[in-house]
Parts: sequence; C-alpha cells; structure tokens
Amino acid sequence: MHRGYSNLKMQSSSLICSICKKNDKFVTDPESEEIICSNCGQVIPDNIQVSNRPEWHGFSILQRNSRSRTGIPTSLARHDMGLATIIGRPDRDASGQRIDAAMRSAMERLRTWDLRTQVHTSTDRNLIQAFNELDRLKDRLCLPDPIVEKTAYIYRKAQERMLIRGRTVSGILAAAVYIACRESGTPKTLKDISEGSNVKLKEVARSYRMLYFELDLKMPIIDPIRCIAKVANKSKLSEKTKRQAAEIMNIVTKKEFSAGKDPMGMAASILYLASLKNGENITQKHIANAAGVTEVTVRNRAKDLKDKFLI
DNA sequence: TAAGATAAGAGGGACAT
DNA sequence: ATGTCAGTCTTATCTTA
Repeated sequence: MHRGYSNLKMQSSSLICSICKKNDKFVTDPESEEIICSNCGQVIPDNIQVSNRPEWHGFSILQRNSRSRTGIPTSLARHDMGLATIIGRPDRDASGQRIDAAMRSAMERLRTWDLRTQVHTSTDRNLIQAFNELDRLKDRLCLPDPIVEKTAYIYRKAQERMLIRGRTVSGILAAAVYIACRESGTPKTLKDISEGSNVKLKEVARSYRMLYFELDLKMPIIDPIRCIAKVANKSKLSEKTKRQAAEIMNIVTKKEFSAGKDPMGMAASILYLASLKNGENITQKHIANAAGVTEVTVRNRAKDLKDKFLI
C-alpha cells in the first residue's frame, strides 16, 4: 500500500513562520492569496522576517541527510493514524536469501488476512471513506495540514459519539472542516466549504450546528479584520485602503454596530467605502463578488455606515 | 453601465404555546 | 414539538444619473 506524501501545492519560500518558528513550508490560498503555514496553520503577515534555514545545522552532506527527517508522519487523518505495519511482498528473507515457493504462498495468505483484519470494523471502513474524501477536500479547498488534522480529530469524535449515523459522511466532514477553520482563525465561510465539497449549504450548516451542540464546542467568533484581509487580497485593493478599512472595522466593532450582521458583508462594504475615499475605482459588484455576498448587501451596509458614522 | 430603490421570499434565532 | 415574529440576506426587477 502506498502512502503518499501530501500533494498540496507546497511552496518553499524565503520565509519562516513567525508563529511556530519551525517551518518554511507554506500553502497559498488561491482565493485570498494568503500565505498559510503548513505546520501551525496560521496566516503569515505580509511583512515578515525572512530566513529559510532549517532549525538544525549539518556540517557535511552526510550529516545533512541524516538529520533531515523522512518517513510517513503519524496522522489522525488516516484510519489507523499511519501506524499500521503492513506485510509487504518480499521475495527474499531477512538475510537476503530467496524464499521458496511454499513460504511465499504462506506469506501471501498472511498478507491477505493482514489486510482484511486492518479494515475489519465498520468504524474503520467509515473512517477510510471519510479520510479519502478529506484528502480530496484538502486539495479542493487548499487546506493546510493542521486544519486537516483538526478536521480528522473532530470527525473521530463525531464517530465515537455515534453522530454520523443517519447523516452523510460528506456533510459531517464539511462541517468538521468548517469548525477546524473557525478554530484556527482561517476565514472560510460555510459557502466556501459548501462549494468546495459539493455539499449543499443547508446540509453543511445543519451538520455544523449539530456538531456544535453535540460536541459542546466553544467557537471563537470570526475576527472581522481577517475578513477584511481576505476580501482585500482577493479584490486586489491597495495596502492603504486595507489599513484604513481595518481601522474603520475596529471602530465599528467596538460600537457593536456589526452585531448580528454578516462579517463578510461588513468587510465588503467597509472596504468599498475606504476605497472610495482613496479614489480607487472599485465597483460594488467587484467587491461583493470577492466577499461572496450580493451587491444589495454591500449597498445596505454601506448606507447604514454612512448614516451612523457619517463616513 | 454603475448605483440606488423596492419587493418578495428563504432560513434561522428567540420566544411562547 | 410547533407556530409566530422581527430581523437579515438574497434574488429579481425597475429607475436614475
């Protein structure tokens, strides 16, 4: 059985993650163009110290090779957590001698049973199906590994509590991804996930609420500044506009004006107003598109903001 | 063509029955 | 469990500059 490495589009960059200080592998969110650390899942700020050195030193090629760690890491996102031993197809024994036909057929039988017992229980079969799907989801949504691990952890919990029965694997999985994103502060909307996973928005939302209650989750609220960053990057707005929008967002959030409003809608309209102030020609349509809300929402929010804050 | 206005409808939370 | 209500957002259509 081949267990491949992650097929996420890794980019080796000249950066090193400022949060976990360990990692120089990043994935880029194609939508928002945010750079995300593949180790800790944090979004990397644009202006950051550069250093692409590994955290260890190698004084010779030999040492270098011996110090780089290889092998399949253990992962919650494998039904056996990547720990299983698998009987291979050897035609030689441990000392390198060819093994005879009788032994080979015995090994073949053992191998068959070995494989059968590994995926024996319905739990295992369910997890295998789910994690295969998670693997595809990872590519579609460009999820960094820590989010994948979190998702797998949540899914396992749901499985343990027998919450999957009578519901679809994809629905629960999509909801788990959403929860994982929320927990790590990655601004992905239910809509993003619904579109990436071919699960209807309604079902993702329902599954999410179910998991939220059943697993007793405490969800951090979405940081509205993150939403600003996401929308601004996606719609290619200038840094200046972005900064001003963030300031406005801070004020608005403090006055609790944004309570109960869609944070993406707020972010979109604030960016719209900020870009007008800076003389950037940006249409409501463009910004609404980038935020995944309608023009009408942008208009209404913008109008409210103008009225209340006289911007 | 972009922006504003208006209306109908969906879906979910709060609350009462 | 079910119904109602206010508030939000979406979709669609029309008007205005």
